[in-house]
Amino acid sequence: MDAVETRELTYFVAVAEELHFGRAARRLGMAQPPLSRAIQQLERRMGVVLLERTSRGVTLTPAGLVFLAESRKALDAVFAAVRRAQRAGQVAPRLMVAMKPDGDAGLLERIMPVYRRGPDAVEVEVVVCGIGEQARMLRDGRVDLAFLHAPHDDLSGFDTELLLTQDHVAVLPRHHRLADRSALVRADLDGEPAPRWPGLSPEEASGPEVRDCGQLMQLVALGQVVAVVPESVRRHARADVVCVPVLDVPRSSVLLAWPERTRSRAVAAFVRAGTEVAVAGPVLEAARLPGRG
Amino acid sequence: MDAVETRELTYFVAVAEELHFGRAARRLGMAQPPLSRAIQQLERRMGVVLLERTSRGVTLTPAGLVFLAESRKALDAVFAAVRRAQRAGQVAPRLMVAMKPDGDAGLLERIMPVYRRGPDAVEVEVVVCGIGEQARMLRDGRVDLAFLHAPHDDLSGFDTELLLTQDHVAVLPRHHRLADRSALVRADLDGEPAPRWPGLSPEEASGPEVRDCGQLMQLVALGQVVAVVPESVRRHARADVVCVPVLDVPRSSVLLAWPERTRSRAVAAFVRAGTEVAVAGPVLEAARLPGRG
DNA sequence: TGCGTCCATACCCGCAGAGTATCGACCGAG
DNA sequence: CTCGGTCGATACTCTGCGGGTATGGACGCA
Repeated sequence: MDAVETRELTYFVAVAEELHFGRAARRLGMAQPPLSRAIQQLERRMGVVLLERTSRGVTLTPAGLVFLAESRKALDAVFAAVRRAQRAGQVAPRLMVAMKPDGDAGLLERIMPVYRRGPDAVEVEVVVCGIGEQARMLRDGRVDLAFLHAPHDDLSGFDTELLLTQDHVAVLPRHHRLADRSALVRADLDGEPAPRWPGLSPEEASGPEVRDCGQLMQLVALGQVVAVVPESVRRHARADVVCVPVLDVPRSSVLLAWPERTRSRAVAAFVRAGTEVAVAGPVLEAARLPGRG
Repeated sequence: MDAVETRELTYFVAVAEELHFGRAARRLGMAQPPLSRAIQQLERRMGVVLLERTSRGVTLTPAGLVFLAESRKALDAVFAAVRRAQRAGQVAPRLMVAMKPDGDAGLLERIMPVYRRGPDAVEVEVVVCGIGEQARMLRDGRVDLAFLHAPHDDLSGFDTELLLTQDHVAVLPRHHRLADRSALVRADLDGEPAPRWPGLSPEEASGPEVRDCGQLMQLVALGQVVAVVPESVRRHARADVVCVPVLDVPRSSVLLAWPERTRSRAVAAFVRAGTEVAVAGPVLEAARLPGRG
């Protein structure tokens, strides 16, 4: 049983995601027959049936489901290998840091000067990516470091350092019926229009789509939406909105994450700067990292 | 920049490990010229110089060093994808568990009946592998679960559950000069012939090679060797050897490890059985998992 | 200077991967 | 029940790439 090629993994992932050979082939920029044959051959060599073909489409077998998840991981690892080597080969390697908009809770501007003072500092490039995209970028090697969020992000495969843990507040229009309460619980906000954050599963898709804090504040001020956000977002509050603590939302954490077994001095220095800022944090206290349960 | 194939990664790893195109080609079962071309092409497509060729051999550039480590990870991930899918496709999937000889500290025979009693139990196959091989087998998908050892093994990429933490004892011939001491420190054993464990870096290669506890006890009894081992090895002590605590050896832990994000009920059930046995352990106490620092 | 080592280049070949055309199974409409 | 539409599989062809052999060119050493 000789090796499976990444090309084959790519093919399989396409078919498994589309559940349709024709569409998958189109997505891959190839014709359908060679794709069918490639998958058949893959199954034959692996000795496992990955797909159940009916004449009306395709479904995944249990083994296929496992193979889909594992193939994605493997492809990420391959791309990561290439990207990391490419970046290591640059004459002036940069430290790439991923974060979603406002995902650093305002810490980055305090971390940067501390980091730059250190001896291992290199040029830092901040990649502001879509919500929930940070982990992916870390996994496939496009960035060295990311601001992630517990308990939202999947931290597996990463080493992490907790920067801060925070409570949540509701952002309300100044004249909202709840605006002068000193605290709320989630139930108080039942029926209020909640924003949809792109990338997040559209659980409570009652309101308009929101991409960053500025936009959010705008919409809140207009009475279009009411949002529950980490208290660090208070920094963006305008005069025409108010923030009221919400007591029964689990606290969330901001943490720095990087691939396990990383040996880069630049990454280590940045993390050190991050922790220095975190413990020195005047407003928000640091706490111990939650377990991985 | 289209995808890098696993074949290319295999080629590169071979060359990077051999630091010699000819030998690498022989190892890969191919001729040298196509290998040279393949690596050249890889470098051209990646836009990175991975190898420094002198007419007297090959050295790795910094980017090449990064790419070697990342390529190994990626290849492991690809093999893991195949193996896990193959095992998921079997009619009667087995739970594969890796351990080195005596690596379970005697826990396995107590875990098995507890596990089998549970509803999610499947057939268990124990793979007794070389020392230090367990983590590799877990990473490349040949096993679902492994007994690993802190602080010896690299736990990154795994979830773990601590089973027990133990002190160490010196195993001495019955009539050894130190045999009637109630405790020792490492310095007491300076100059004594220590066994070489295959797979471990041959740090103190003064003595003969030893593969398992039976062999060790034999050699100790013959006065060929003196060993410092975890106290669980006492189980194998014969009448003609004695075990004396060594006080200044850091305690070591036995833990169960499995790939992160595993969702297998069989794995979960085995881990649960493991922890039940661990907390019930009559002789050896459980302790909290040490940090990953 | 001549020889041995080692990687690169030149050139050739066969097969695997990709394309086109078509088949066969299934489903739903009428 | 038949016909058309939808899908995946099969048959056949061809081209490009991965791999082979022979050889060149750079370097170190005696």
